Amino acid sequence: MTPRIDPEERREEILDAVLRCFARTGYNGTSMDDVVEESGLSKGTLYWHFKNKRELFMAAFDRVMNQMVEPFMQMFEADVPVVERLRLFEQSSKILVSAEQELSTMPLNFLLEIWQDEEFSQHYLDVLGEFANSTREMIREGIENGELREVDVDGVTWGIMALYDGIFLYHLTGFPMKSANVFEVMTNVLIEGLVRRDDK
Amino acid sequence: MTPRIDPEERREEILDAVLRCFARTGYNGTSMDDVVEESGLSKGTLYWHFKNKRELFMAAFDRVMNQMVEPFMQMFEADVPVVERLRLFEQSSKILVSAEQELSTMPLNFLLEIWQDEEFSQHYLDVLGEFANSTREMIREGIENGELREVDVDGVTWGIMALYDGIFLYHLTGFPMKSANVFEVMTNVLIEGLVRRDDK
Amino acid sequence: MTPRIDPEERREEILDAVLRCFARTGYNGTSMDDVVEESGLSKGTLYWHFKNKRELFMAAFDRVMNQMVEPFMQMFEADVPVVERLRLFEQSSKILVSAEQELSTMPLNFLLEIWQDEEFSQHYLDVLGEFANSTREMIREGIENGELREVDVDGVTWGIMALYDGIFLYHLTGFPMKSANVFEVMTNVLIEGLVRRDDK
Amino acid sequence: MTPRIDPEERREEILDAVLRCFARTGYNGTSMDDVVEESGLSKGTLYWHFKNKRELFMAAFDRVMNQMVEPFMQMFEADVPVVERLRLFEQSSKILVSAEQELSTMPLNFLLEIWQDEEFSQHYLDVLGEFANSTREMIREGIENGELREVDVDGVTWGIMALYDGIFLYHLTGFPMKSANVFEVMTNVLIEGLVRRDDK
DNA sequence: CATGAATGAGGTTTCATTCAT
DNA sequence: GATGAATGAAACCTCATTCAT
Repeated sequence: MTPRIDPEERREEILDAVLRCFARTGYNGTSMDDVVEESGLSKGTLYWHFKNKRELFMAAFDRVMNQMVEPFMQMFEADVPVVERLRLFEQSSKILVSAEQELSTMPLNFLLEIWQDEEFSQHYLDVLGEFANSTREMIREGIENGELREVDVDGVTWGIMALYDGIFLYHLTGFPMKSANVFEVMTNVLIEGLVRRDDK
Repeated sequence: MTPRIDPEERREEILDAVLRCFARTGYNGTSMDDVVEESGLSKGTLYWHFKNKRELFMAAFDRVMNQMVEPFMQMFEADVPVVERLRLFEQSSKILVSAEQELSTMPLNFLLEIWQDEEFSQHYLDVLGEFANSTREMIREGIENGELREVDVDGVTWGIMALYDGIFLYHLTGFPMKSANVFEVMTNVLIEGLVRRDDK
Repeated sequence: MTPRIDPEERREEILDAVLRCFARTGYNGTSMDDVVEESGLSKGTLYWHFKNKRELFMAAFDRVMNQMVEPFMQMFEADVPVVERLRLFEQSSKILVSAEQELSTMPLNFLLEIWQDEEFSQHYLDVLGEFANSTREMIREGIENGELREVDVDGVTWGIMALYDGIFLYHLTGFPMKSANVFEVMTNVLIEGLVRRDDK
Repeated sequence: MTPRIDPEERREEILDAVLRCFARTGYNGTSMDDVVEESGLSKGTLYWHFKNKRELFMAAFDRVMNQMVEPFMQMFEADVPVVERLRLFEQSSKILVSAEQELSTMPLNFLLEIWQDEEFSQHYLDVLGEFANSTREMIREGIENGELREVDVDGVTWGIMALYDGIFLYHLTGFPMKSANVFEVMTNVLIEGLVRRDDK
């Protein structure tokens, strides 16, 4: 038998294996047997720690999502002008792109493979919704203190998120582009397109 | 049994059914039996007209993709200033969003469900690559004739595409936003962020 | 491939195999793989003809049940005094006992293995209910024409059925008794216990 | 963790849980995990007290069987005419029917769920065999002292048992009949069918 | 005595694909 | 061209049993 270890540790061990599998072949492309092989554990053990395949992958998703969202969340609380905070988006995004494959590949891949799954979809919306709230607040603040033009707050909020997620998606798809560069250039365009211009 | 009809017509009939299935349940969620039921044809017939499931869905994808890309392609050739052409992006995008569900749901959904499929992935890259070329040319033209700032052409090119695809993705995901509004606002931000400012 | 045969014939072929398996090891003791082996067909074929294991066994049950109930049903319509008809129970029962193993083993075995299955249970109740109706009618007729004592019709009806099913059950359980003899003796006791006695 | 308690007490505790599980879902429908949950004990504890699932359920069966057989056994020893003793069958049977669900559901259900189990089958036969012996003795006595007709002793013995078990089975199956009434009526029919009539 | 994580064989079901008719 | 029965590998999941702690 495998030597007994802390259940929580075992869970993490399993999630590690899941992430590796998923990065390689995605949700539908990964069988529980694949996870068995990758983890070196038995099928029964997987099902002892997780109810079923979906729960397993949702747990993996959560872990990655939290890791990825964190730098952005910190950014929202930086005590600098809104424009500077926007510029931090660039850095946070670059982190994602440079992060280890298995981490970065997960989230969108995940989102889209489970496209049809109602419950999962809702869960994802919740996470992103929170993110949207923070962004919205930041934009509003920027407008109020005169840093930004008087744009439609909600439109810009979702637009910014879509922009960065879009670039990230393209990155993951393997398009022949320099991802870090695209993040940089577009962050600049975004800021230029949002700042208030006194001369007008 | 079934009266013989023109093979080309039969193919279209099948693709129609495939698209309906796909819009409902995606690639992995659609079995060949589902297509059989939806089309009212037999399994053998499907396999007579298409080599296998992948070919079948790739054909369906191509048909939709062409339909969706067309308005954008026309836009590239409009005989108006670059800035105006950029503004046309907004309109073309809105068409997508308002199009019939089954058409609009396809492409990203598709792309991501077959994520792992080497051959398909390449195919998709080719289509998008062509699109990128047109965009790149347009940006270059804008810079050369002084309409736009001197930005990194390649970065902006992929950035623009990522932005619109990103919004489209969010739209499909069902985020609680006014998609048409987001397209409009972000097109504006994009242009404001790209145009040359004489006063500088 | 197996040469193509009539679907109806194939269904019967499968049911034959199922009955053989079931007679040997019961419902829970029979795996679909067992049926595969016994039938010489593939698993896919089983599932092509029957939705799932339960449907498969329910179909098998129906076939046997009909075969077994038939002689009794004919008996109900015999144009002889009620007492004579009751005596025919004995003969019909003996047929069951002497019938080929696979036929006779089925029904109770069936009933009891699927004990918990709501839908199946109802189905069985329906079949037996019909049987009860015929019995009840017969008893009533016997009382009215003075052949039988004035007993509680419903109680006797279910009692008779329980008696014969009970003996049949004991037979199947393999108790060390001469089943045919028990049927004979008890039929006699039953009739003696039911007939009207003028001298009273 | 759990305070040590008397092993015998612990066994009873487990059997109680088993019986509750069994009454709900039967042998095959009850997993050891179900028993774990129902008992509030651990898997290891169950296996410490019982060799395996079969032993566990056999022990539960024995306990119930003894409880159920007891009133009948007492009846055999009643110091009254055989006909009166037969009439006591009715009362004993009614007890079964009115007993708590979990107790009454067991025996036949049990018998038939483990139908295929050689060892268990034998065990059951032994218990019933003993019962048969007592019945046989009673019938023989009745014939000898002139209370009963000269019937085939063995046939009647098994017939009586089959009758009561049959009614009990029907009761458990949930047939739409008044069980107590059926017991009453059939006991009467049985006695009427067995008693010697001087007028002959 | 007690625990509960670990095991892995075996269960049911799905589904892309083939091919005799 | 068209049909649909047949195939069988592979998917997800269950569960009786073991054993280190």
